[in-house]
Amino acid sequence: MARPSSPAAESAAGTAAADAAGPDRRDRAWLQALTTEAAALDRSSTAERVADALRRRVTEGHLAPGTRLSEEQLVAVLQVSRNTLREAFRLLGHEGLLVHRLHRGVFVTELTDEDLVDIYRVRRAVECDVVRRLGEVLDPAAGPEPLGQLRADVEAGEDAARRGDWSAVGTANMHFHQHLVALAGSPRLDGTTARLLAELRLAFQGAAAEHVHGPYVARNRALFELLHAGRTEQAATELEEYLDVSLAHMTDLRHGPRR
Amino acid sequence: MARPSSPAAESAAGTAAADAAGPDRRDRAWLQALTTEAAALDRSSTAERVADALRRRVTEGHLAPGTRLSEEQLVAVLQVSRNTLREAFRLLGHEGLLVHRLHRGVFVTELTDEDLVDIYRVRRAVECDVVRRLGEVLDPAAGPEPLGQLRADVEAGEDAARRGDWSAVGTANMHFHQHLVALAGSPRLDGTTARLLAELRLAFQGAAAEHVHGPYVARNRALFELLHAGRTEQAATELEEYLDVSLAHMTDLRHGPRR
DNA sequence: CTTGTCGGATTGTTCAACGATTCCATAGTG
DNA sequence: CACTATGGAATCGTTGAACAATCCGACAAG
Repeated sequence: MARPSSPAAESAAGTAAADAAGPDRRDRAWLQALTTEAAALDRSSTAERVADALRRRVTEGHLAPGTRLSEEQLVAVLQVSRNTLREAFRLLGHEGLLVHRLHRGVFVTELTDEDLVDIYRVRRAVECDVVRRLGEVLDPAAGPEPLGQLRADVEAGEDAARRGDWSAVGTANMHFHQHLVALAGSPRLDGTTARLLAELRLAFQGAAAEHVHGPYVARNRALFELLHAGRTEQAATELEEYLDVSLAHMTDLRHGPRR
Repeated sequence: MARPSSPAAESAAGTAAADAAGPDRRDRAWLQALTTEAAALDRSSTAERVADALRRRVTEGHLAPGTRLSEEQLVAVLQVSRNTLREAFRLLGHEGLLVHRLHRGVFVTELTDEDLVDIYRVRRAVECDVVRRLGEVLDPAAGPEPLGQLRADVEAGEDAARRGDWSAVGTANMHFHQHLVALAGSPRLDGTTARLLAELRLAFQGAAAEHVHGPYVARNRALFELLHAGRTEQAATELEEYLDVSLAHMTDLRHGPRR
């Protein structure tokens, strides 16, 4: 998630090289695939690994929102220097998971109700726009079925729901929306949605995963079917209602059904 | 943009409750002014000040895209430690102005054509959505004329154009779009547009400011008038064409009118 | 002309230290 | 009893230096 670059580039390039004629075509495909992977190779950098570790702890709920992350303590545990730890803090801070108060330290972000509204405000703008403009980019050639990833996410969610694994339902749901936006092919939109969904995970903590994620496997399926049928405008309005309902649901879960 | 959280809520509320009736008006005004300035004061943090300085140099074109920023050199010039300089680098890197290549150093970002398309892709999604949903938040009360800031930006652009100060036209143009998005009252949308516009400044470098910014003072005026008349839907379509034209204009300026 | 190797230069990371700031508790005052 | 202020403890911000890892250019060999 740190690199919003689109995955699945390799498989697409592979099939493209297979049916292409001429050695030049294949060379270009290979190079294309290599360059996309090159960025992922040198991604090490201790700070990013530390950030990954902390991100997992936060998004999986091991660190409650509001808790302070002591530099001294984490330096001792993670076996890294204070500077690199601070670098990791910066990374997560710009992702919205950690908030940095001057001379006070870093804390796990506490989402206010306004934040929740704001997040869904942006999601609605981004995701609905992506869906509405899908026709401009999706129809031609229909290459390797761009919706395949979405279908996989929907089915993964349904499987997990049957198994009662509501945590897996949640991640499948996240992947569904991430991949939905990825259809636009915009690195910046990918990045913003990745940040939004990461922040949203903070709000999921402390509530029963079944109630948080359960109701949306059916809606994901419905949305996917609309997209697959090419009814983008209808899908967009469905998605708008989807997100509004989801926001209302979230605020209810926080304050109790009535306030 | 860096700190979406709003402090000052507590102190303001506290004093307001303390002396409910008395010399309340003046006290509240003083405290309000102080608290707003307080946030700006302790926002210092050497790294952020260094970042501000570098940001100015980049956005004003003193550093051409692609140039490498030597740590050693900048440490000597800016009189700060290498670690704090690197922290400033990270800040600007996350804003998209600087790109950080492992073991190679930081460089002023070079925008590709795809980047330019992507930036306008997101701008169109965000700004048009803001305009379309303006009716939901603008009409009631109409408080302190929310469009006042926009009008000021439009007039500032027109004045600067009359003076031939095309650089000022450019900043007025930026402010116009920034304040347009600000009407939505969404901190996250504000942040993303701030980043987008900062990246866009990179693309403006190296072209005559008159051709880059000149054609848009009239369009800003037209857009403002539509908004002021409450014709949001018409304003949205106008804005769509506005942005499409602007993108085409930018790519033309880069490659010459024909390719 | 391409390929392999070497050395200088720059970056990545760590460490220890000092000044600055915040927080908390205690004591003093009305 | 409530309120302010004064102190100390803890933590953060910043610095400077040091070493290891990596990149870059030049040079030599095939």
